[in-house]
Amino acid sequence: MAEQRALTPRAEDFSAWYNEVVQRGELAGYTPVRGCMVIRPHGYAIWELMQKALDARFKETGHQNAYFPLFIPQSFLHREAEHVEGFAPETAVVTHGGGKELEEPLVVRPTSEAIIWPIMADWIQSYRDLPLLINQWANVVRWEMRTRLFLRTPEFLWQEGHTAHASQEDAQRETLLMLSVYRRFMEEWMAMPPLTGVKTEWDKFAGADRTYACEALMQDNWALQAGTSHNLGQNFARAFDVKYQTEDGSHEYVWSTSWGVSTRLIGGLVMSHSDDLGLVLPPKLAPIQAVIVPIYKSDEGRGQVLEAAEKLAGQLRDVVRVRLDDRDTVNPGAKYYEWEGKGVPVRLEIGPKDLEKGQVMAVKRFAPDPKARKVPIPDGEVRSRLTEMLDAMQNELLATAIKRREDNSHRGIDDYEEFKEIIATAGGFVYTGYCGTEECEASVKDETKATIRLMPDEDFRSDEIPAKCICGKKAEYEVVWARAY
RNA sequence: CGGGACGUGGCGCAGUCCGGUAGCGCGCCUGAAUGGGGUUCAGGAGGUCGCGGGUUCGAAUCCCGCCGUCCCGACCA
Repeated sequence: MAEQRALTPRAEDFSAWYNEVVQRGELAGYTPVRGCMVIRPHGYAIWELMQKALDARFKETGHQNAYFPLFIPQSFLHREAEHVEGFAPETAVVTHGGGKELEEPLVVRPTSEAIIWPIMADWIQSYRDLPLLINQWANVVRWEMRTRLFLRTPEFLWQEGHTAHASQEDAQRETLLMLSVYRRFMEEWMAMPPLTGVKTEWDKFAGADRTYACEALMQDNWALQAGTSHNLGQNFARAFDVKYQTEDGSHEYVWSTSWGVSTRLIGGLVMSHSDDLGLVLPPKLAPIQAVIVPIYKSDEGRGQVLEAAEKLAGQLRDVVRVRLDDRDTVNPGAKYYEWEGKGVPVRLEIGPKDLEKGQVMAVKRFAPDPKARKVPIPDGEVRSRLTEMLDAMQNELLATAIKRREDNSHRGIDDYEEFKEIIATAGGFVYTGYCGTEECEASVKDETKATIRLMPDEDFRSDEIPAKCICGKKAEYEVVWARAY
């Protein structure tokens, strides 16, 4: 493992810093397959914690998991016009199997609507079968030119919810419900507070009536689309003939939704909290929440310290995910760097001095006041104090991230020169009035690289919206601009 | 697909201009001392120099062809 001593600082080169944090944290790495990454055990453990939390919420809201095929007959993808137009350019296609050319090429799923709906159509006969609430955990493939670990790779892991409803209203309610599930997960578990809102007509999911999204602001003031929830209307029901019989005996197309988050969230997590020492993880998503580092000077001291460290680990094991680093081949300082690089929220140092005083030294990976990172905890209080510490850190990370988002949000902008200045220098979320035309966004994007991320939901909308768009025309509604990943 | 660069132990690189039989740092292995912020010393293992062809007594180095990767531009969870 070639690890430079110090990471490239964020301020110097954010992209280089990101790559180094991911690799030093042993989250992921490159593989012999162009653009494809390996998610290493530590990174995968984070994904498993994410899955567990999200899956629980999906179940609580009435969804069931299922698994659909990886391969989609090419003709299926073509049934929904906008869908195929949106995804065809980035699909991988299997043309041969068993040494022979296939009669019909198989598309490796870029998303599963085109295989799920023909199948679920058979499950739905009557209004009594609705709503049908299905989720799938799977991998998908979207061919990419330019790749980044977690943020954009040809293959990634995600979940995709697919639901069918008897009415437009039910589908809309579902779309918004799952958007709020995502928002809460990002806030409460990831400490990554997103904006929520609606995508423009031309930026929505291929085949959707409306696309809602969570957009989070990274430390470099670029936006990351972190989750989407789509109201698909009856578009897929028509394309795949998904009908149900109503109470009065007529046949109607179902109303459907789909929604997903991916391993991209891990990239967002990294770019939200990590620092120039490496990864910072919110305690709820940290595979190891506390690491115990024993410190000893000689063989005699060693036995005593290790015994105390093991006892400590035993006391903590049922309340936190704890790891005792008793390697004898690495000295304490090196262990500090290693576990900091992996984002472990709390380090517990235990050495001769601590044994004498009947305490352990606890060091938080992150604190709003850097001077308050290190605190001694008396032996009897470690269990309670440590859990308090982890809770506090979770909250502090969220508060810090919210403050950063708000400090970097610019509202009420209606002057294009000012807009350009903000995008070119400060960055962040820029709220403006908007005329509503695609041409306007295209020309702004051309000139500034900024795009409309969404039309903000009520929770984020400004009290006063400028009367005119940055192009000078009358504003129809408010939008949020940013440079985006 | 257009523009630029690169391919040499696990990782990062030097050597290529000017041919002479491969080197450095990190990591890895062994041993000893060390141990409260990346410890030191000693010893050691590890390379078809991207692939194929050519020139030459001799090629990592020169020539031709191919493959691959990375960076910059049009698309993107």
